Amino acid sequence: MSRAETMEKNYNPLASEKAIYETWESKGYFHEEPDPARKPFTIMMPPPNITGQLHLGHALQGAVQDAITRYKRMRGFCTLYLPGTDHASIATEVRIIETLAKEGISKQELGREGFLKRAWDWKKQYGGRIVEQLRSLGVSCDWKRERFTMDEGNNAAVVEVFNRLYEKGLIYQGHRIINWCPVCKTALSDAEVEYESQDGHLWHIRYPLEDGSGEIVVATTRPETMLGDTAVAVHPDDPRYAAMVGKMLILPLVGRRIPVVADSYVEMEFGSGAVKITPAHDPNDYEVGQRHGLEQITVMHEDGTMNENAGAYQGMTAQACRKQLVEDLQAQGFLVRVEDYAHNVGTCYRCHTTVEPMLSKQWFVSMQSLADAANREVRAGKTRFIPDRYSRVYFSYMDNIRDWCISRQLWWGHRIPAWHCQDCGEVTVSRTEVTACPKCGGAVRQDEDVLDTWFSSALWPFATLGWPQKTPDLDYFYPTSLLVTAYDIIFFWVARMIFSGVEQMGEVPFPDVLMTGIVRDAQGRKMSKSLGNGIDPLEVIQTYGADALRFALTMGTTPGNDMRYSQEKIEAARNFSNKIWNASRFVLMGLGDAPVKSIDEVELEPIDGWILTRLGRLIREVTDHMEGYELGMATGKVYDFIWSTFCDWYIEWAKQRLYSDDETKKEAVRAVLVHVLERSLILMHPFMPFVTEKIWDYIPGREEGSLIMASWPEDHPLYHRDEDEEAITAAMDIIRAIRNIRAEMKVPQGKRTRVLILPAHQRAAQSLPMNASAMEKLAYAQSVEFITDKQQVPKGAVGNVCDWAEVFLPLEDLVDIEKEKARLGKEREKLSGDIARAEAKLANPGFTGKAPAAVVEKERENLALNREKLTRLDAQLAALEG
RNA sequence: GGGAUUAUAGCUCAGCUGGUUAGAGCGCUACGUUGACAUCGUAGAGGUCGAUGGUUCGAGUCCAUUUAAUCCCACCA
Repeated sequence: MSRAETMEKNYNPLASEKAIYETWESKGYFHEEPDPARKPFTIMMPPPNITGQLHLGHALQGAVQDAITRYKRMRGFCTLYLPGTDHASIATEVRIIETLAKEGISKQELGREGFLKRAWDWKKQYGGRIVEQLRSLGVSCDWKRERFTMDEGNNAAVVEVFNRLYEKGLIYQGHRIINWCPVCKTALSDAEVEYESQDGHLWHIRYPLEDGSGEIVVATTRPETMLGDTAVAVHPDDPRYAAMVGKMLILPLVGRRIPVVADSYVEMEFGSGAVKITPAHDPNDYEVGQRHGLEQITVMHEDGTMNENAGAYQGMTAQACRKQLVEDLQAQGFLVRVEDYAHNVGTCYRCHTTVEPMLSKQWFVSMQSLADAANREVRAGKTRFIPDRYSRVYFSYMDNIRDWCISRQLWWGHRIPAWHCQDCGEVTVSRTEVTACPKCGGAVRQDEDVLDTWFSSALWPFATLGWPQKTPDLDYFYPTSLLVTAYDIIFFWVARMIFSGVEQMGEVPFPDVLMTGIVRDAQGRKMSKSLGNGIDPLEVIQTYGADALRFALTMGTTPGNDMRYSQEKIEAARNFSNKIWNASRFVLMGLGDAPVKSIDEVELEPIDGWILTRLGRLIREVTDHMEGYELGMATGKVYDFIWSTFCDWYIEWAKQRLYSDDETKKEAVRAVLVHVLERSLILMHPFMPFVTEKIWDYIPGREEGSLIMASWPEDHPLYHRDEDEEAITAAMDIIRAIRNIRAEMKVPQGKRTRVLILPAHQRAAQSLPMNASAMEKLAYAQSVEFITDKQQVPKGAVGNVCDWAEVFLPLEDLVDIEKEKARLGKEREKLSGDIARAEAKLANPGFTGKAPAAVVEKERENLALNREKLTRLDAQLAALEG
């Protein structure tokens, strides 16, 4: 019994995947050392957060990255697919605080040290979990080089970059309006604020002039900020207020004297045309305040409660303050009216609390020069976005870049390498621990804040290779070859990696950025916890296998476009993996004991030439698509070849020879079957690594090697020699013939009938009879007989014509003659329509003169064929009449 | 306000640099236990490619306008 006999009837992914993955890994196939003899191919895995579990987005990206990595590996590149995880500063800290809250502990109670201990425990637990989940996907990444954004090497890189930027004056501390999350109690960068439309109100408030000569009505969506007002601004050209500019107003409830200033920032058309100015709590007001030298009065604490500057409202939350303040305004007659107003409110991207713009001292990266340098490289084509439209997203961000607020009032993250002198206030930024103030020798303490989590992510492409050390890895694998990531992360990550790479390494970190879309549910909705429509990739893998999941996520997709995940897709993918399995099982079970010969050593038949030609074409197409990262096209082509060409036609055809007693024929067909199967498996391997590897193991002579390390097939001239052309054409004639006969069989397939064939020309008369038995089988005929004269056709036989012959089926009483006539008539109508269209086209001098010769020639040939066909069809119709 | 994407068979989507009767999967109809597979096979019905206008010998495929949906950015208090 051959080993193939032991293959189960249906492929069972669960039983194989884990063991296959362990074999790959233990044999070291995922690991490469720098090899000067070969070209490197490097992909850095976007490190998943240690807060999460694997979701379909990871699965999609893993499938894409791994498919490309496996392809490149088989093409002979020295591949590195480097995995890792991200500490995800704020996201993780939020989650840990939540967990602590359940235990009734606060972050402060635990203290910094205790908190960090909890965080590292968390990292160990959840970081480990997501790594295991990635493994189950089958990604061939180099776990020996696995990294973490807060491991020793990355810490060193972060400190180095911070110091370098500081030394160049590109990192500074500034007192600025920043986005403050009152729940996370930290500053956020602009990119970390998400705007959402909220229904609110517009309060119109009366501000009287000090001299009693009148008043100005201002409108606000945040009345509580009026406690920090230090001016009212109007447009310089606004005639309504021209006389008031320079005068003083009395701030209601507070009694502070504030000036009326003129500033072109104000839109005359909006509201009353007058704006209250709160420099400490609004970015625009801050700008106005700067221009007019206004005082900045902060009225809120960092936790969102009102501070001592809020007078009577001190201690209240912002919401409570707003309510009380509006009541007071109302009572004292300052409130003119309230209207409903929908406006956009900034929220924290982690906890979705409304952020408060606040004046605060934070660390910033000065972006302009960094962005300029990066943009020069990208504009010069050093980095290409796929699809190209995403370069616009990149540029729209980078061309309007603002300084990056990098300090976070959190504990989990890279602590800012700056020390403050407690005596003289000197700030020392250093690569090493500072113990005393270098200026006055006073005691120092390290800055309490940590860095934006994206600060370290930005260094990922080179920090993971050992930078700032000059390592062989860095030298060989940098710049990386490709970045695969989702389009929603361009600002956070892609742009920052690019400018960091350009600044620190002197070149862009990757030439290509392949954007993936978002995986949505079957209804096209985003998957989210609140909707409960998330799909757990692990459950899918448990049920259908990782191959099916990966295939479902790549088949028929386009780079950068969103896709929907559905039950139907995963089932179709699973069915396909089973199809491959069974096709292979069939091929392998039919091999016998003799060693399989190479296709060069056997006698090929026309149909062999046909399948080998198709295979050659497939290899070229798939290779092209892989090179262009068109994975959806590549999978589609392989799918179609394996199922519709190889299985449906070649294997069915092969059975004739396989079951014959002719050993020469048997060894020929076995050679071709194995040849095509092996190459199909290789082409499929990047997308369905497990099932293909599993099958590979059953192929005689392949037991020792692993498919993952096989060479990508080259197209071979043998597959399309000129002398094969005739044979291939003949094979295609036969296929067309069989299709015709099948279509003709309107009767139940069980009732077999004779098939009479009258070849239309010499070529057909020669090639067709050779394959009579295959035709008989494939056309479900009782027999296939060749005739030389129409006289031999029995009366009442129905017929059909195709390019190469006329086919007659003596069905007599089995078919309704009238229906048959109608069908042929319909066919005739269509045919004459085609002929008329072609004639008109060829009569058009514009077409014959301007179109490429090949196109015109093809049109002519077709017309000739169709005319001939029409003649024969007419004859058949006439016969039916008689 | 700016920018982008999508609109192709009942559903989900392909269709690259324009070239004959526009493809696939699922679903649907009819038939089929043919010595790999019912997670299967055979045949079939079903779109003229959102709308309008243009470029071209020729457009789903390029241009303009337009309609609808979605997304991103900015943000006027």
